[in-house]
Amino acid sequence: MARPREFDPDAALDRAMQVFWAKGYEATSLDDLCAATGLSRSSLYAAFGDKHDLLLQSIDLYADRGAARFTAALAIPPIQAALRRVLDEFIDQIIAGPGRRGCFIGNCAAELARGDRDALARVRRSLARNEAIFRDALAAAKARGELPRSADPTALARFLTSGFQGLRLVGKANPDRAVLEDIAEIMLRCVGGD
Amino acid sequence: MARPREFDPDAALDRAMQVFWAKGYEATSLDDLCAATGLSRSSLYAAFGDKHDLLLQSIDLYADRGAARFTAALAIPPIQAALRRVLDEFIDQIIAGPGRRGCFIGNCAAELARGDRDALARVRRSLARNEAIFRDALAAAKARGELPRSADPTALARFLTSGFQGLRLVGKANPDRAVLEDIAEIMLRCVGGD
DNA sequence: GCCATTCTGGACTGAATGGTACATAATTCG
DNA sequence: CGAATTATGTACCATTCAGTCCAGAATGGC
Repeated sequence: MARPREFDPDAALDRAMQVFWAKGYEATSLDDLCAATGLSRSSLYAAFGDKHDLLLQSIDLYADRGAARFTAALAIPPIQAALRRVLDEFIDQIIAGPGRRGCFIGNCAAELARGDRDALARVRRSLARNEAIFRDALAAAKARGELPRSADPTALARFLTSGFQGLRLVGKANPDRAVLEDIAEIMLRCVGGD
Repeated sequence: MARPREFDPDAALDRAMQVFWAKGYEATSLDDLCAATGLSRSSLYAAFGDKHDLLLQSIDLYADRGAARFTAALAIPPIQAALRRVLDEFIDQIIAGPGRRGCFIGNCAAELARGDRDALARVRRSLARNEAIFRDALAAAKARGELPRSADPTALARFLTSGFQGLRLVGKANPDRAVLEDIAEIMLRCVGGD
């Protein structure tokens, strides 16, 4: 070994991810990434590969964090209250959070799903993982008697995965609390009722 | 007047819109637009203004078409059957349609909502218009007794607007009919029940 | 202290970008 | 027919882009 790194790769990846999240892949330039991370091109390339590699790692970072947050939030029963907490948290984030970023996974799905096979695979994996987290939590809740016997955890998990994406996309375009709470309210009723 | 246009502006705008829809704004180059429309740069600029102007006109075209389709499809009661028809149509389009384009409005919301005020305004207007179409159709259905007295057409319309965006976004990333039908099924149940 | 190795900054490159200029072609009106 | 006007195609421009290169700096091993 010789000269050691002068920066923290985890922190740098986090910064890079924030830029991709806020601006999108195409609209993010290498200069943006250098400025956000404080690194030079050389260091960026040596540590993370090219721009596309950096994107893939950013997606993974975001997906891992999101999955961990979902898992933790849904671990505390009852499921209805847990879901409401998660929905409220997202709504607060949309209203008060730093400007209109939406869901990074959703953004990538919208921007890249067509041509970028690698990014698409990560996006799908993240959505599938979230769906699985929902499904497990719903199945556990059903076993505890919190859901009707007719409830289908798989279908409900798919519905929630889609519903959250819709909520965050609509919220990105129109961050209006009343609108988002209407949506969340009906989503919750869907899960519990029937 | 002097030399007349050699092309049909409506057809050219339609072609341009398809490119923006498929590739996104940033990833679409002027050469792409010229190739798709068959026009030279001069003609494009003379007829539509610059790239950004062309985007705005593309959004309007897409939004108008979508609103007309929604209006027509929801005009035939009962509302449940009408919504199912629309959902099935979208699902068929996602599964069989030309490659993973998603909803152009949703794509624009994801890609541009942050920095592009003009595009954002069009996106919001389109979402609001669709919401109004849903609301009117739901209110009419409620008046016909097809929905419970407790049904809130405004909230349901917002839910559907968001739900459709979620469905199409998830479908873009993962065009799996079983998944999409699970989602659609629960959306429908939400509107009818409770 | 010195060499090998790794990291860092900035200059550089070739390609692609959005947009413009201009010469030419086609049409209408007098 | 001829002048005025509009449309078209192409060459062109400055800028920006992702990615490379290299000289120099900083460290560890000996």
